[in-house]
Amino acid sequence: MKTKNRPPRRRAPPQDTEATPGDRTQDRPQPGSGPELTKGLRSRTARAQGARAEGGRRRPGSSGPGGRRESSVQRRLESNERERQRMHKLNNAFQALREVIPHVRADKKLSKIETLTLAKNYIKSLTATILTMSSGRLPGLDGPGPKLYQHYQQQQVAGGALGATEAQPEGHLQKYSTQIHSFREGS
DNA sequence: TAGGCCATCTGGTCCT
DNA sequence: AGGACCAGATGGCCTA
Repeated sequence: MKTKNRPPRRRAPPQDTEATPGDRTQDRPQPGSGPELTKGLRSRTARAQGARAEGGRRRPGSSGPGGRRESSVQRRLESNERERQRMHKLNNAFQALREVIPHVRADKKLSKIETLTLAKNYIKSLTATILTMSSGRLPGLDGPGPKLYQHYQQQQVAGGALGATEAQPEGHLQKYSTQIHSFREGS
């Protein structure tokens, strides 16, 4: 994996909604099915593809020769702004997550997929550690340890996530450790 | 230069 | 009805 410590980028200033710079819709295949199909019959993705195929990101002709109505453009811009804010919040959450996941190279910013993957395995390793410790200290019938452990094992089996390495609590820790190192190596 | 990652735009769908 | 959510498209930046 490559190192990426770039300053936050700002994309080109918001374009007007009617202009279509870089629009390659003409290169894309024509729709095989139109939007007239009922929504229950097509998957979300298929519907989106159909819509896109007929105009891609934008529909140049959708507003007639004079372009979209001003109110429509205004609504779109507001929607864009909300979406931007939503993504910013999502990125803030990613950043917060990065800050609580221990990893080897603190100077290297984890990508989103790395963050999620590491977090998942970190949680697993912590869970395994807790279970190991609690089952050791609470051998009695009334303690939460055994129940917790049983529940955990059921979850693992139900999720089909019980690989050879993960069958034992130490497996999670090992996997997490391996992953940290692979990220460090820049894979 | 190719490929990875990302921000943004966009239209469709879901939810309140 | 309006906002949130989602996923595809697009283009910019960066590194190997």
